[in-house]
Amino acid sequence: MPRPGKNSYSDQKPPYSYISLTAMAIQSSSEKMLPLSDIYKFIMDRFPYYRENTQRWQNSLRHNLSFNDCFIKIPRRPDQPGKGSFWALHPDCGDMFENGSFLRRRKRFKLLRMEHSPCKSGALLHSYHSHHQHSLHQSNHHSGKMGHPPEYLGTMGRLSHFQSYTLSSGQSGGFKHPFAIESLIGRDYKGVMASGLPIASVMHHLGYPQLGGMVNSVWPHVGMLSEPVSSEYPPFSMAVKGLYHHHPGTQSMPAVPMPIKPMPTLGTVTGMPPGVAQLCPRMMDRDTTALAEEKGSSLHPALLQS
DNA sequence: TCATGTTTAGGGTCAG
DNA sequence: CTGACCCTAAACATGA
Repeated sequence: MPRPGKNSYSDQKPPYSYISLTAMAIQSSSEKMLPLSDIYKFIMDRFPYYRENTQRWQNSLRHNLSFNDCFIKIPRRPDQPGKGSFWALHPDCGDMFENGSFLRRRKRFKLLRMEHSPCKSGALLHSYHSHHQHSLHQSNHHSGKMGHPPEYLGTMGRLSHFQSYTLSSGQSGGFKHPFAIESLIGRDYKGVMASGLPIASVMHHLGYPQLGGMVNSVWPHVGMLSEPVSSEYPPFSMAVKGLYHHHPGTQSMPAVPMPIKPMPTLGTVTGMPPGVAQLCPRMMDRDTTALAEEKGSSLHPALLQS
């Protein structure tokens, strides 16, 4: 077994999922958002394993970006050249990797869509997103045709004007968030988050119209991520930079406040409207805090390069 | 054309 | 055993 600092982490597959790797990449950026190509680059720079079979893992990674609600797509401003959008982390998925653990998640971060359509229930939508991989393929519930989103997702894709987003921690029912934003802005942004706040901030920074007072809310997610992994891949941790922190001149990207890591204490999440914090999913049950403290919070060597 | 993005599909692992 | 999570492959659409 290779040891850290001695030609380790070379060609062995890192223990991180693509979601983790993507989250690392995004968090490592000063703006907390990256275009797809930069996510690729981050991963390849730090994990030699991923310098091979690029088509395979990049396809998987794209799949994860699209499929997982914890990633949100942020459109480029018209004056920003380049292909594709920026990808950021959903602000409410900060505890997806509780205590900074970038290993397997316990729960998937997902947003519930409460259908207004009388013929399609929110429960179905929940089922679709929770179980689509497991034979919930009552084909009459979706188009079944590749490349064409199911009807209930609306003609514009994942987010239609007729849907409200709710946070889900896996329980049935869900919570219709008062700040569901799509009805306010009528834009087709995937993952317009349940709170609506960060995307509003993003849009503000991107030069889109401000959405009332929502953009002024504060998301005090600041903390350290640390992860006890293995001797092979020691803890990855990263200081989460302050929010609303602009780094002029670094890149042509806008300053975007992307709260990443919530407080480790249950129920103290945040600056969210009352009631929302309680609905925030605790993504992991395992208490890794003690372990993390025990092992310290050194950076993953691969990530020290930046 | 290629990069990007979405969706479906199926198999594996792990925890409850 | 079941459900949640993860990985991979692939079809397809779209835009630069």
